[in-house]
Amino acid sequence: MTELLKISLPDGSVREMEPGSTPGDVAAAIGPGLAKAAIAARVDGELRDINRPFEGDAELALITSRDEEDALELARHDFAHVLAEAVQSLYPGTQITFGPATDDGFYYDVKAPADREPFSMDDLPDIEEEMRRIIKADKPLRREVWSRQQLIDKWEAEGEVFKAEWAKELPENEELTVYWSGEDWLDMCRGPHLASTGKLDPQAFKLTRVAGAYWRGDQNNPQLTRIYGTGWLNKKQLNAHLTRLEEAAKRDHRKLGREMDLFHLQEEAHGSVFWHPKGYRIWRELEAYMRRKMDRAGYREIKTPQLMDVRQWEQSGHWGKYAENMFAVPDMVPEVEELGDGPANPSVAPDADWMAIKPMNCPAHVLVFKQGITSYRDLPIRLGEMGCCHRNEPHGALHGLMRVRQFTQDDAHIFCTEEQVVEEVKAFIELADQVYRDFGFTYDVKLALRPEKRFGSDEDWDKAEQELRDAVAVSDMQGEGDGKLEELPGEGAFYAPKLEWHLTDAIGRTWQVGTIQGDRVLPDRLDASYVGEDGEKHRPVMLHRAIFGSYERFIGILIEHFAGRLPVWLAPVQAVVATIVSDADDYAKAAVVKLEAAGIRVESDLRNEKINYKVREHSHAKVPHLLVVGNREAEEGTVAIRTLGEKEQRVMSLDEAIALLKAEATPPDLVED
RNA sequence: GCUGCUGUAGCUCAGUGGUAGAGCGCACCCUUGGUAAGGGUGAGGCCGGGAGUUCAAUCCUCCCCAGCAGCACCA
Repeated sequence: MTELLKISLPDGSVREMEPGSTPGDVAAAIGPGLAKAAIAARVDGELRDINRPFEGDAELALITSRDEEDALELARHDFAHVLAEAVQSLYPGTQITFGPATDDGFYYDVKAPADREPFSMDDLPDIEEEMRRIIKADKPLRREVWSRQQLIDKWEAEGEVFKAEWAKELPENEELTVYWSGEDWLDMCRGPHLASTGKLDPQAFKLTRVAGAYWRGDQNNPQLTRIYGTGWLNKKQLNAHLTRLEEAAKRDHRKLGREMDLFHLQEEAHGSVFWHPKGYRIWRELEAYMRRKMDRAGYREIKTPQLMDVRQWEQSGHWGKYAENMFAVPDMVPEVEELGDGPANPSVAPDADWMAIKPMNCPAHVLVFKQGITSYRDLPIRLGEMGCCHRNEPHGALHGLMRVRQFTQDDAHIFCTEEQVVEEVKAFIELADQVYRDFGFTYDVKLALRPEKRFGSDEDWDKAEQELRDAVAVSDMQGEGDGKLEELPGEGAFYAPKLEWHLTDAIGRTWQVGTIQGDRVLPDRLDASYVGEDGEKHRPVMLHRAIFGSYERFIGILIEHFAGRLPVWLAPVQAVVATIVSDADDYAKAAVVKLEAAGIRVESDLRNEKINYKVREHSHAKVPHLLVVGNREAEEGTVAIRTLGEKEQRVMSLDEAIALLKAEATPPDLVED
């Protein structure tokens, strides 16, 4: 008589199963509904096939499509296999390599047969069709343990040089597995997989594009074709994803920035923004808002140099570590060789002194702190700066306003005693909460912990990390997401752990913007100190912090979050007075004068165009309120207000309209309850 | 920085080995029209930069630059 296996379930119950039974058998024993719904299993924490037998007593959690994260991962991995099978079935002689799941789908790297062009977009419809055929055939996906030699022989026999190369590098002793799809195709794979191809929804995936990729990511290796797809659990999810992509494309800040005449970029200054009057208006409103917030929170604003001698950057540690991202400038007049009308050839003497444009503000803030002698009575000292920084980012990383080479941070550094850290971080957490809520964002806070390469002692890191945890615990946050503090091991800066604010925008994307970091390294390197109660010198803790992150990026996020329809207080043009007939011109002009006097950013549109045309144009320009005036309004002293996004107009007196606009144009921090 | 793709009028894009076209926008004329495109006429381009092949290059080849997508990166 064999001994039964003890399988414990998440609810604490234990089931006794025959040896050789599988998670699927457990599901069936619990009930037919679950047997049908279970698609995979977590056995002792490891995600496994539903039909893989237990190897002993185990803790079991059954996975259904409700466990979305696991289910998606499995489905995408399966889609990748089906993709590879489909390609080989359609184009015999194609070699397969690897095919993992991605954030929204899957890809597979393949090499087309020698007698064929690499695969292109044109091949995708055929491949999709073949994939649907394989899914509909509901081929069982069966796990089998093979020896390494067996794998090598199989791949070599089939001319799969990439797979064979990989198999040869697999460890000798580990259990190596293949997955059969039906009886006629298999791939080397660690698994797990769904029970059969039919578990996939044939309407829940779409092949999206092809790209070149090198074998094992090395450009000295042969080039493969990577076929990308997006994959989901059902058609509804797929459609939602495709709609989200379309919606995101419509909101693209680069497109809206051009259409709304906010800014432009051009190659002569790539990575730096040319702000147009309307775009800079948004900037100025944000800046004024942030100044009010910081003034009230006890910060004092400073302005520090763009250029500092490289020796200063050597001392701070940046020149050694991050020089490749910094712009350096010779501290001399370059020799210029005149070449007629042609280009001048500047040259720099070999003994030139070098200066660097600041990539961050912190060292300069320490230098301000260090002027004179600071008493513990003066702490905390909060130094803020709208700090314009330059970083020479990898060119492939540049992206509209989101990743630029010149940007301005809403930066500040708080110098305080160790005892004051938690209190200061708490105050910052609450300040950030107010700000993000004013813009209608929810957010998650994450804690990035010490990286492998770091400065400072482990004791200091223990302290710094715990301070941030403690501050979060005692803070009052209302705009937050699920309220859990996620910790990210290894993601901190080399000098400090950081709290990061990840905003969620109107269509569910997340953006990292704000941060606060508890730094004990830089004050030490730059020898910052204060005189304590004991009359001795002490090191202050330096808190680096920002809420918008950078104005460029934050404006980019706002444009996409609001799809260009900025709240009235931020809108570059808050209202346009548009005439229906030229007889109303004088009335319109008078209305504009009154609106301007009330502080409204208003323009007039007296052009000889039909009102339909004007409505359309100003709607496209995302002007929040259109004040339409014709003979009737001019006689009655009224305006017909058409608000962006609404079909109906409202007629009211000009004075009422001004009061309404004034109220809406008030920044959220100035609204009196 | 890596891979692929792209670069033609202010914008969105056609097109061709013999120096170019549309729609929108812009200017002017007609039209004074009541809530998302009224009509007409016209101006506007070193076809990203450089080199090569060619009788001839916006088009073919090579190099560079920038943009886009992905990757890597983001102190």
